[in-house]
Amino acid sequence: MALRFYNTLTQKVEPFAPLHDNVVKMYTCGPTVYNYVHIGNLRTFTFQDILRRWLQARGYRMDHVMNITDIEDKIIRHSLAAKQTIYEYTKQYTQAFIEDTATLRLQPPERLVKATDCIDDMVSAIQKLEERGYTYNSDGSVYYRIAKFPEYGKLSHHDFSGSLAGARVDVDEYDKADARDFVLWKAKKEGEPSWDTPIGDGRPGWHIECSVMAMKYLGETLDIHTGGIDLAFPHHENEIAQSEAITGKPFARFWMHAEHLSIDAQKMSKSMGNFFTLRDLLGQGYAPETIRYLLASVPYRKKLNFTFEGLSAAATSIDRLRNYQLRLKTGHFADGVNAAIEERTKTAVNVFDEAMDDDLNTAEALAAAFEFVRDTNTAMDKGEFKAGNVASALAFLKRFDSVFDVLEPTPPKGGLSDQEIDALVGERNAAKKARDFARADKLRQDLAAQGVIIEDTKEGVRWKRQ
RNA sequence: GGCGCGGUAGCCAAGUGGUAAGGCAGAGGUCUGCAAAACCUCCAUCACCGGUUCAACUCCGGUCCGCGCCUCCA
Repeated sequence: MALRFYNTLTQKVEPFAPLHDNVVKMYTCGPTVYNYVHIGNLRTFTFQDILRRWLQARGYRMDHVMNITDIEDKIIRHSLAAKQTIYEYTKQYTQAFIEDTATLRLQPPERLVKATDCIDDMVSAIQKLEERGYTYNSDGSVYYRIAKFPEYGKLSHHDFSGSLAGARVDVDEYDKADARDFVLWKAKKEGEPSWDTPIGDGRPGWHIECSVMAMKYLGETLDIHTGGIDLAFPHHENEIAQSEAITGKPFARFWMHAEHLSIDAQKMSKSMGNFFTLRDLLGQGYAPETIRYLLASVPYRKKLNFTFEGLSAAATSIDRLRNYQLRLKTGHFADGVNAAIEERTKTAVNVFDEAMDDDLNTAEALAAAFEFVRDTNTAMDKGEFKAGNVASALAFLKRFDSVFDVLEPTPPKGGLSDQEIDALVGERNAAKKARDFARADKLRQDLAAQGVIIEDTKEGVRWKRQ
């Protein structure tokens, strides 16, 4: 079956192909840069990375835009508290975001765009909405009038046909005509950053930036719009209301939402304080690949309950795959090709591909990989695996890792070079040959202390970094 | 209350109308100078109650439980 994704809009799994040529126009709601991102945020960004990588594996090119929200209430509050300009304040967390995502091996989007670089575009978008009668003014702010957009709720499947929804919303607090209405442009407040524009002195609301940045760079209809499940309402609903009111065209064809990561079965969030940042976990000694594996191994539409037990399981799983890769690369196999193994390799690749095609079923894709590993390890033990089988097995691992990207260890800072390790391993081999096991074990222990593991196998001596 | 997701072995988790993938952990073996690595064996009847069916974990109805959104939030 062909590539297919679950679409929040239709609540169905649908075949996917981009609208234009071979390029996927994708927009992702990026971070609000007032703090370090936590692993819940990174779960969603990891999903987007897996999505990107699989689309590319399937032969598509990406045109992916991610926004950086660098003007917003919390940013203003925090920067004032830190006695920094918002520019200084957001710059450090934007940089941290770029670093953290790189550490997790997330491919950068083709364009990473700051909201404050698109103020003019937002202003003209709001003017278009004004011209079309979708807005009203109140105390210098501009609001979107939801009553003008009958399709409101079509993404999150809320039914607003009855009385006003949202019993807990205090309408009076906002000077809004309808509890659902949201602000497009906020009137200037003393001491806060603002832009003097034709629609008033003020700053943009949150929702407008995504509509504007998406359409500015990707056109009026996106192939895919992604974000965390919590953004479906109201943020994405509002994006649809804004964008489609301006263009009259569908804003996004596929809406894909990542489920939340929880901790102790509770939602992890900045406001509740029960969160880990990537930096926290790295500080505790976990490798980036381990965290990446854990985040990627649970299919994106399934809640992921974060535990340290899960993290160590992830680390062990990666080891297993790396050991296998090492065996392929360093082992000595008899000449020839085992046709049956070639056939099974082909099958494994097909199962892997089919799992990924099926709405990114990473759990099943991993199962395909592990099943293949066990099968061919057994064949190696029996001597049935031939030198001519190595290439296609490595090719499968390469395909696997083009998506999961966990096989290459993050290089340690400092430490021994490969050459130095080879020399020490050579010394140990000599000692072993001379049956000087005390010296051989000493050398092995010394290397172990530096994070290098030596293994004596049927197929020869090999080493790896921990 | 409305909308949505889920309840499969100790933990994570796939899956399908025909008698339950995979990973981790655990037990026992094989191999081995030792240590690893690897392999083999063992370890669940799928929340509960009805119904449909030759056959349901998988379909239908109901019940219970957990979580999320409905307000800023990945």
